[in-house]
Amino acid sequence: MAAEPLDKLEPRADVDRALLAALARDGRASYTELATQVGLSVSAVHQRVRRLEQRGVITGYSARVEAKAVGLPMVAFVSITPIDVAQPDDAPARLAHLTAIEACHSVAGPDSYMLKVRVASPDALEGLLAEIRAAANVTTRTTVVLTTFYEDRPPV
Amino acid sequence: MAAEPLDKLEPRADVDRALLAALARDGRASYTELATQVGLSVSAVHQRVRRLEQRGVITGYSARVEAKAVGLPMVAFVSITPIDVAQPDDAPARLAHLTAIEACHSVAGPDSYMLKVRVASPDALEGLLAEIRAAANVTTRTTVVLTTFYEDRPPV
DNA sequence: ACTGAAAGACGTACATT
DNA sequence: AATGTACGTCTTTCAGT
Repeated sequence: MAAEPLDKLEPRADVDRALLAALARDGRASYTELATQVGLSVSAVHQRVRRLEQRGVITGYSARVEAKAVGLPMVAFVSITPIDVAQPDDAPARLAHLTAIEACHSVAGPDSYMLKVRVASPDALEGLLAEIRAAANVTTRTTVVLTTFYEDRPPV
Repeated sequence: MAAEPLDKLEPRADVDRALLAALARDGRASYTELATQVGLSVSAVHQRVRRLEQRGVITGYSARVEAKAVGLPMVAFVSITPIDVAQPDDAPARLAHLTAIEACHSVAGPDSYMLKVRVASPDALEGLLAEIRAAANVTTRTTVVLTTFYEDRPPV
């Protein structure tokens, strides 16, 4: 599904933005609650949320899980660069099975990709870096996170 | 709330992990669905999820919003370093009002903080960088994201 | 597009084991 | 801790505006 800018397609984008903001804050908010917040009927809200889902503006709902509480207190950013420029560069696919990798972006600049990883300990990070280098034939440059002040603030 | 490792506190952490994984995938899953998946009664599942929430393992629920669809197709990582070492270093608080900043971490290495930002355009990025430098009295080093292969994969 | 109403599904609390 | 029941609320659909 296309997922084009709200402003282009929706005549009353303000209501949709309010719904998105409310659902970003509380993904389990009831339609009754949402209806009260935006001043529409439950049916109207339900219809708009369904449309946001179908258009791919809302791609799903998630529980926010505290990583520390599941034994993954350590975060790092890993910049990677292919060693052999001749080889096909399919690092994202080669790394996808490593569940410690939370995010994978290709980037402009001297490095090819930026990974965000979440591990249990420095030892686990060391092991993960070895796995990354082996799986993708890359060099790594790692920046360890000391404190996370905020993270995943919603885009609305 | 404390939020300590599951393994330490829960005798049947496997069930809780399954619940966390299910709720990370679908934060609106009904207790009936969850009960079927883990093979317990609705009441038992409800009780366990409530406990995960109260212990701070689940910190809330969110709609996943497609940033492109709300007019923010561009992502960048911004490393920042204070200009004046004598001044108090409260950059995270000074930057918190900039909603384009999705995440703010302090990091080890030559830079002090790593920000993840989400903007509408290169122009918007340029403006944001000026705001960041002015608000926090820092220099910036920006890495533009070209493609996001995956992002926000759940830690369970 | 929004409203209101009706039917069934779900969330929640409580008594029981 | 887990279960089953019971009640109130919510989701979902549909006819009407």
